[in-house]
Amino acid sequence: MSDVPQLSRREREVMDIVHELGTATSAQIRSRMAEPPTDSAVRSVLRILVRKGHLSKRQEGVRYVYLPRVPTSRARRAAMRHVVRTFFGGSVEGAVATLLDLEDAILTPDDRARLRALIDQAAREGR
Amino acid sequence: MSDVPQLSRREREVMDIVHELGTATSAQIRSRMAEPPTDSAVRSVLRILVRKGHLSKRQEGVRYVYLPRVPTSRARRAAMRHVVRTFFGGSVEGAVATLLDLEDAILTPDDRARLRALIDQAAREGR
DNA sequence: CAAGGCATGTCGAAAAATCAACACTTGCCG
DNA sequence: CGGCAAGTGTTGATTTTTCGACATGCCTTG
Repeated sequence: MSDVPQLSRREREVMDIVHELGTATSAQIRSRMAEPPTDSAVRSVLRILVRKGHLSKRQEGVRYVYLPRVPTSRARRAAMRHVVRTFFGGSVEGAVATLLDLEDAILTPDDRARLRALIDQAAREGR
Repeated sequence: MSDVPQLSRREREVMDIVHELGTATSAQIRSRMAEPPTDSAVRSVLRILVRKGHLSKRQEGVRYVYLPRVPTSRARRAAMRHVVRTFFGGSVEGAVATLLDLEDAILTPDDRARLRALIDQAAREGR
C-alpha cells in the first residue's frame, strides 16, 4: 500500500536521470543535473544509491555504468500508478485524456491504430 | 526545459497528499503520511511550502485548509510530462499502453468509448 | 618504467531538512 | 469568569543531505 521511496532530492534527481537514460555514467548524469555539483559529489550520491539498493553498477571498460536495480517495466508501472492516484483520483481514463492532450502527443495513424488495439485488448481481457 | 521542483522528501510527500485530496488540513495530511511526525512538524513543513509559494492556505472556520497554488490541471500535465519523459522516452503511446495495462485499469464500455473518442479527437486536431 | 591522466572511494565539514517542545491565541462550555 | 481544547507560529536542537578536498589505484602512452 505504501511506497517507501525515502529518496532525498538529489537522489531522486539522479534516479530519474538514470531511468531516462537506462544506463549512465557519472559524467552523463552530472551533465543533466540542475545546478550540477562537483563530479566527486555526484559519485557520492551514486554510491549511496548503490548501497541503498536502488542502483547497480557495472564495469564498462575503464569506468562504471550505473543502472536501475528495479526493472524498467516495474518502475514504469509504479510511476504511472503513483501519478494516476495522486493527480487523477485513480482514473485511468482521465490520465489517458491528459496524455493525449499533451502538446507533444503527436500520434501517427499507426500510433492511433495501436492505441485502439490496446483498448480492444483491454476489453477482451475483461477489463 | 528543466523542472526546478527543489522539493525535499517531506515537502514532496505533503504536496502529493494535498494534490490527491485537493484540499487538506494539517491533520488530514498527517494521517496520510508515512511514519507521520508530530502534528507540529507537519505544520512546519506546511508553512515552508506556503512560504515557497507551492501551497496557499484558507481560513476554514477555526482552522486552515491548504491547497495547491498551481491549478490541478497544470500540475497534472506537468506530472504526466515528467513521467512520459523519464520512463517512456517521450512516447505517449507507450505511456498509454502501460496505463491500460495497470491492474486497476478497469474500463467500462463507456470508458472505452470515451477513449476512442479522445483518440479520434486528437486525430482531428492534427495530432 | 615513469608520468600523466582518469576514475574512483573516504572522510569530514557545511548546509539543509526534520522535528518537537513550548508559548500563544481563540473559541467554547461549565 | 475560568479553564480546557484545538489550532497555530517560533525556535533551536538533532539528523540527514550535500558537497568537495584529497588520497589511491589503474591504465595508457611515451
